[in-house]
Amino acid sequence: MNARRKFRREGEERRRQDLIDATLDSVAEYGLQGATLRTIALRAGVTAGLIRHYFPGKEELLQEAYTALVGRMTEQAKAALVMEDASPRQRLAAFVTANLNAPIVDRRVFSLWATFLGRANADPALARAHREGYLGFRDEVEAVVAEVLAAERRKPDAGELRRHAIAINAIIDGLWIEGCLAAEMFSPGELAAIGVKAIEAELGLAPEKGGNQ
Amino acid sequence: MNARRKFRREGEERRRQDLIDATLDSVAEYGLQGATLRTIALRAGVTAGLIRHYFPGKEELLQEAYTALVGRMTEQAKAALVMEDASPRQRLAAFVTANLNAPIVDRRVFSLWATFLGRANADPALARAHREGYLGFRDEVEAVVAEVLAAERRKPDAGELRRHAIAINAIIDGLWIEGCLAAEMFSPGELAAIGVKAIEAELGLAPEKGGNQ
DNA sequence: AGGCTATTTATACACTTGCGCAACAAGGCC
DNA sequence: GGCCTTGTTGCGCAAGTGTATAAATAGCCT
Repeated sequence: MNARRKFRREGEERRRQDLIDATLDSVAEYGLQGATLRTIALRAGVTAGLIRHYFPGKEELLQEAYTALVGRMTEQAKAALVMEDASPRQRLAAFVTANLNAPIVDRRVFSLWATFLGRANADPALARAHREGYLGFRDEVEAVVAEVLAAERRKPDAGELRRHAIAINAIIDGLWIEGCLAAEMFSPGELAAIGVKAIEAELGLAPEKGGNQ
Repeated sequence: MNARRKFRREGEERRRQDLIDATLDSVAEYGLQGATLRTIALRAGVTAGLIRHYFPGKEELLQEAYTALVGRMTEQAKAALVMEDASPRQRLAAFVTANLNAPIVDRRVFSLWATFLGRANADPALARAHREGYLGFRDEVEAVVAEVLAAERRKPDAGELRRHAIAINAIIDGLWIEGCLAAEMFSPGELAAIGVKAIEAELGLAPEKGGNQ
């Protein structure tokens, strides 16, 4: 009677990606507790047993999912930096603006970020994954700041540069959180405008006169 | 043979507090998944069944625990504001400094904050608890900023005041996160110094000349 | 001292969880 | 077309979960 369920064989890489995506969806929607193997499998359109065919256990699946998440986030963030024919200051502003708008400002992404980070205390592997992503981000910020200041003919020493990067990183992170948690409290582009202004104040840049370009 | 375990009767308020503390400890250490009734009870020095005597269910226990956490955090933060015989600017600096040092900068507190916030997406009660705490904090910031600017004989309109408060809030939050996640990367007092400087730049305050007081 | 009652323990239960394993069938290969 | 590999299913299991409830006892009242 009970006909066995029909199925398709997918390529290995495709299946793994689907499972990772289903994991992130489940964690975002139900939290780590609700992200059971059965929930994840259901969302991926397979049965729970299959997961063990691709991952040694649930732990490893979660870790790979978090790594993938961090990778996508930093990738998107850095993408805003590749602008040709733009002044350092414009590139910095574009970087900040990109980080303070969709798709980086997003409830789901924030939920994932917070959920995984909450476990970073107990799980060294998660902590390391975060640390690497964070340092990469801050290095990126520091590099752009150095260019901006150089264009202004200012010669900050290493400590000053580091402190600027820390402060700017904090401004972006803090505004990102506010935007993710309460998007409806801000008009479109408002967060980015606040961020750019705050960062230019931090760097002591004179306000832009008139329109850009 | 199996002697029944000895126990002491505690006052109701005391027991509830102990259970809430044990819950926060468990969540911080093992995450929401690992914070089972048995784990919590063990840490509180009672048996699991007792929890149901004080809370309708696990859900309510977690919610009360989160409310207690947020309450303590904002309480500590605001405590730094009650300084008599201090200029608005000194009070603002003290506020920032208090928020960027122990005990507010603390891995455990951050872990709890992130863990609960990760579930705010799915749990409206948690989301509301956070929203209220956040808005209270920002109002506090806005009030101090207004005083500081008034002392400088500046008359910001409501929108400008709001944007300053948003930016300053972001700076504090962002630096708080950096400090919690990587305390060993900063020398003592460094985060607070960076924060105060960044905020004074945001408000366009001239740097302090010479030593304070 | 002795009982009363609410706090606390202990045990049971239905359910879910991650994992192991054998059967099955999809799709490439000869 | 038939076979063989292996991706995939389906089911079972032991451990652990939150909840329910009965039995015990600590500590106050008289």
